[in-house]
Amino acid sequence: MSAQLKISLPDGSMREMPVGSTPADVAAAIGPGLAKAALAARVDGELVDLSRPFTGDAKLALVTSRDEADALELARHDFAHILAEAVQALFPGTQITFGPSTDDGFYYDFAPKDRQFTEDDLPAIEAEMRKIIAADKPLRREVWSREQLISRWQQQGESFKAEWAAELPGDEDLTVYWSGEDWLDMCRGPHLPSTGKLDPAAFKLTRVSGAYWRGDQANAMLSRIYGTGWLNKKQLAEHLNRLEEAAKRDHRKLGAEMDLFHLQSEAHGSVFWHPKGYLIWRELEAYMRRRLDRAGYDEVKTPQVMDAKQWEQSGHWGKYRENMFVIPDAVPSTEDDGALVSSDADWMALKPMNCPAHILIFKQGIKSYRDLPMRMAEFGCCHRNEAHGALHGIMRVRQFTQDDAHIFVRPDQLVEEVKSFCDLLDLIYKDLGFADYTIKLALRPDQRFGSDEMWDWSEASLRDAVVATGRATAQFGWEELPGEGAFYAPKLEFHLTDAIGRKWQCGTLQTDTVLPERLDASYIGEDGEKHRPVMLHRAILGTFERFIGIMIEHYAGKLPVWLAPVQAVVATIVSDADDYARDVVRQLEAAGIRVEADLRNEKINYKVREHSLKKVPHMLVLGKREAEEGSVALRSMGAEHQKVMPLAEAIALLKAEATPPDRR
RNA sequence: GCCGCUUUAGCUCAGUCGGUAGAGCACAUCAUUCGUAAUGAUGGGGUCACAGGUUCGAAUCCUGUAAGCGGCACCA
Repeated sequence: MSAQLKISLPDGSMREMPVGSTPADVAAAIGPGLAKAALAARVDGELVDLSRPFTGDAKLALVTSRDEADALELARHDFAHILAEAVQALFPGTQITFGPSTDDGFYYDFAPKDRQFTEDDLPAIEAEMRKIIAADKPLRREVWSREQLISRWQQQGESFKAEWAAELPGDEDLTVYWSGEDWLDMCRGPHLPSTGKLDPAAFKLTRVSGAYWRGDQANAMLSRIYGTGWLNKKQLAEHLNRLEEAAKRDHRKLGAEMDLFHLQSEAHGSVFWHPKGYLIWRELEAYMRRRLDRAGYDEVKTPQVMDAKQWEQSGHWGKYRENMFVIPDAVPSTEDDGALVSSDADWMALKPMNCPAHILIFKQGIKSYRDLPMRMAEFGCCHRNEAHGALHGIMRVRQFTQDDAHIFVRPDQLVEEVKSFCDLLDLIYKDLGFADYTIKLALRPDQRFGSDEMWDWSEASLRDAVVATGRATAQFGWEELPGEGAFYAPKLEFHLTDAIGRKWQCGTLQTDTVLPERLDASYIGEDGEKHRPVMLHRAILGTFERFIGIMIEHYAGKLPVWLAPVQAVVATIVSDADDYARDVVRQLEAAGIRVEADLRNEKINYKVREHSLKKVPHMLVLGKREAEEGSVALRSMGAEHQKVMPLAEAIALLKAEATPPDRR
């Protein structure tokens, strides 16, 4: 008797199939169209190869290109394999290592034989990949033992693969995938049935870069090739177009076009804020100051430079010195030859963070448990000598100003304080137009200060607080990141996304018991004894530099009126309207609007174009008609048509829009 | 810091085989007074990132340095 398997399909129907049959057989049984379109299968929810025999009765859903998420994942994974195969065909002796799919494509890391790859190599590799796709090579799964794998990789001189295989579990089925009969990679799968299922016009190799083997700086530098991969040519074109559009929002480009700031090599990693850029900063800072005042913070200002001895005591000199700018505490020599500074000068350092200084303020006088929580805020300018390759526009710089604060709390106040911080951050992010942000909890790293009990407690407090605010959810991308915490404390991280999808940490909150201990901060408890406060390091914007950079990209330069450096331009059509225009400007200025006049002898088309490119939110266009009527033609960014209205009405409208959100 | 690439006028970029630089925009002057995304003419403007080297001769070839860009690692 031949046993039959019961295979149930998504439409509720059931098919009996002989033992040993595969999802591909089911597809063929249903119809030739489906057999051709099927890419893979979900069997009892698990994504598997079409050719993988059923192991028992099962629920089957065939995956076609209409199941876009699964299909893209499969395609990108296959593109990565084909990339590896192509590179080995063109550059014999290149070792393969690892190549996953990414959000928009794939990459593969290679150990090149004699030189790193460059972008000039990409066209030839792409062509070779297309050959492999055109050959429609079947992708066949085989189960191997670990020993088989290791010996195969060793034989082929694939030392990275061999190292990796040696660490795979010995008691599980390990799989390899053959591409045709001549190339294989070890891989968990699943894969498409054959390379010909890929659209040769749906991928593009985009760039090369270095990447460390296993992500560790101590390891070999591999050569990584990135590609973007899709299901068809149209999707690829749309993606490339999105990238092009996103590049137009780049804060570095808009910063120059809108005359907000510049960077130059003599002060690399430090921003030259121009008047218009600094207006955004001032408006943002004023807003933050009002919010913090209302939330019970006390603002302070602390020294930019402190003696190295102080940094030794805080632990930064030992743990953080490579990122610090040090300054000799000496009068430089004015002689032309010889050392500028004598070698026995004492050292001082620019502050890389504000926390020690805030503890020093806390320690002045005696603090009672009644004084806590104490929220000490500072818009603190810090310097960190970052790795040069890390610098990025104004998002990652060497001089930056944090909206920093340290909250000294009793242990019993911790969770409540973290909750109010999360609420304050949420309020501020929404005011600034960021309803979407993600929250991560970075847990204890391997190298750390403090006891396990302390870490258990701090991590649980942060987790509990976020859970209590209802934000430990998928909507907020809630995720715990093992090993990512600071050496002294676990961290809540609040991330925002830039124009091309890169994530940036902005807000942060860390619970620190180490620094109060090292710098001997204490308060007198109800019991009359000294106790250690817990210190919360926290920032909402993170830094003004990064946050303004993110805002520029988020709004594509079209900032909300209250933040726009120039809120309105008064532009004349004919010089006969000049006097009226000057009067309009005066009245707008009196109403507190940041306004500029454009009385140049230029056509109105020219003026409209220029101010539109500068992202000025409102233009008040004045010709003879308006001058006679005392009206204005208001042309607003994003609106299709101008609106003619009495001047008083326009002023009221602009005034309302120019009001910061906390004053509405 | 590591891998790859780039650096020419204020900006965006051309510049072939090595023979001492060119466009558009911007700027200045003049004309034009015009109704919602570029009016026309004329003119000024460059140690070709920096330092060496090869060569009769270097923007161009070679070496080094710096900064920038894309990643990696690190991080707000």
